[in-house]
Amino acid sequence: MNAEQWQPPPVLLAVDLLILTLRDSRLQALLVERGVDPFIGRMALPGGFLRDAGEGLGAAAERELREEAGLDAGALHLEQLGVYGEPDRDPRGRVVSVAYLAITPRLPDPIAGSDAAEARWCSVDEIARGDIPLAFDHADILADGVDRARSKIESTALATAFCGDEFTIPELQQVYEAVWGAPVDPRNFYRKVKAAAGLLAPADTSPRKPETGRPARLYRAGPATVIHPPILRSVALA
Amino acid sequence: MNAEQWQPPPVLLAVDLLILTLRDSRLQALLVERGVDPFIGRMALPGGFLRDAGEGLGAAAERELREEAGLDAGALHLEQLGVYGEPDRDPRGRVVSVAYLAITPRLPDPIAGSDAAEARWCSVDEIARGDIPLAFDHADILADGVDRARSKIESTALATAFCGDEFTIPELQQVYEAVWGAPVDPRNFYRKVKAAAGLLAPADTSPRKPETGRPARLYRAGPATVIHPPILRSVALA
DNA sequence: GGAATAGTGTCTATTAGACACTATTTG
DNA sequence: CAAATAGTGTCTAATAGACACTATTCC
Repeated sequence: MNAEQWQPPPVLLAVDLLILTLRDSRLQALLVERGVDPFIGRMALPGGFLRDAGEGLGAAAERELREEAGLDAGALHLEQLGVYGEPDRDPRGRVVSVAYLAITPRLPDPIAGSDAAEARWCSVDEIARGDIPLAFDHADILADGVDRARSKIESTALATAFCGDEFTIPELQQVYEAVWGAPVDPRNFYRKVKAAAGLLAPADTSPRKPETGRPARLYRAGPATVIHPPILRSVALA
Repeated sequence: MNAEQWQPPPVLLAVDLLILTLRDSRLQALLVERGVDPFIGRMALPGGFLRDAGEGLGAAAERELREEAGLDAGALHLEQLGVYGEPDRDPRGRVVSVAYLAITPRLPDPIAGSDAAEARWCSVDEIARGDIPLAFDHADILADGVDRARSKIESTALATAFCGDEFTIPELQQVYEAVWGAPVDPRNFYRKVKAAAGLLAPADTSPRKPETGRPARLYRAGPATVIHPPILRSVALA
């Protein structure tokens, strides 16, 4: 700010994606195996550098989502999580990463159109436990993103982003149980979701037939983004 | 990701600060008048470019806090708000800004050691109303930051960051009223803050004497960062 | 005592959690 | 019918908001 000809240092900007979904009733994240040098062979969040100086951050996130996971950004929830830019996080030099959180419904197993050497879904608990070490500071990003999801489903319609277009109340309950990692009473859950104004809208399709038991009514996401009253966890946060 | 010699485009990284405080029982933000070319003469959030490639983002925020506002980062609350990096936000080229939210207690009026041409406190409501146009996308940053503060004081001890080292319950109530922009019943507020475990700790100093009325007991911030049960706004969000 | 602000108690409508019960499907 | 899952109702303890009251200071 003082020298006449001083120029700010340029940095490289990356975008990393924490893509969460529900599989086998567990919260899982998409990881790719790194095929190039820093942390080669390690699992990491999908992501990459900004393509060119004219690309917007959100646009870059959508592009990576398409390239690395074969997912269409228009169909899923995508929000910025934060910036991770400590000077020593990348051995190649000064790389600042903008992390995005994406939520997607259950998908067919093979990830189509994937750029990366190998992409697979991993349980968030296993990663948090340290069973699957991640490259860079991606474990921090994952922890922050899971925290964000855990708290946002209390007061927003975020949980519906884990479900398909049409879903049942027990399915939605599974989302809450998987994200919170705690059981939920179905009777009280019922009352709460129906009390939350604008969370649910009736679907026009007729219920799917299960193998056994009474078929559940189908709903679709309602118009609300924030819900009131909120659906609070019974147990206090750890 | 395909061409052998492709290099990611470098970008310039800026750090912008939304510094909030309470003055005249109103929520106010520190603004500086821009002395250089893009948006010259307009009010903007204090901030600047990363000094060198080895400077951490948090460190840059602390440095700007010191240089532009004369504030010591150790003494106040500082958290990352988000990244603002649309390609067209700065006419000079590709500048990505990391926004930080800082909360500080009431300060003596003249901002010491300020780098900027002119720094002054402005009411957040006036800015939001558009009475004071801001440079770049700083109005967005301000709106996001105020939203963040409004919701975080419900479930964290953030409100105490607006108070001095020792404060009274009525002072803390003023913080809630100013941040929410809505009156709060003092009797119920009392009950709530005292029920919130770890929010308050008794101060050892004796109460200050007001000009009139009974002196209020002094407290200091307790050990809790998240508070339970939360102190919720009565009225629903707009 | 009167004015002003701090702090406590109480009453009531609402809510959250626990859990019994009824409903609808398949076999 | 039994088994399985969906959905409703009810009881009770805790809570939130409204507001009356008591306490402590200065004049």
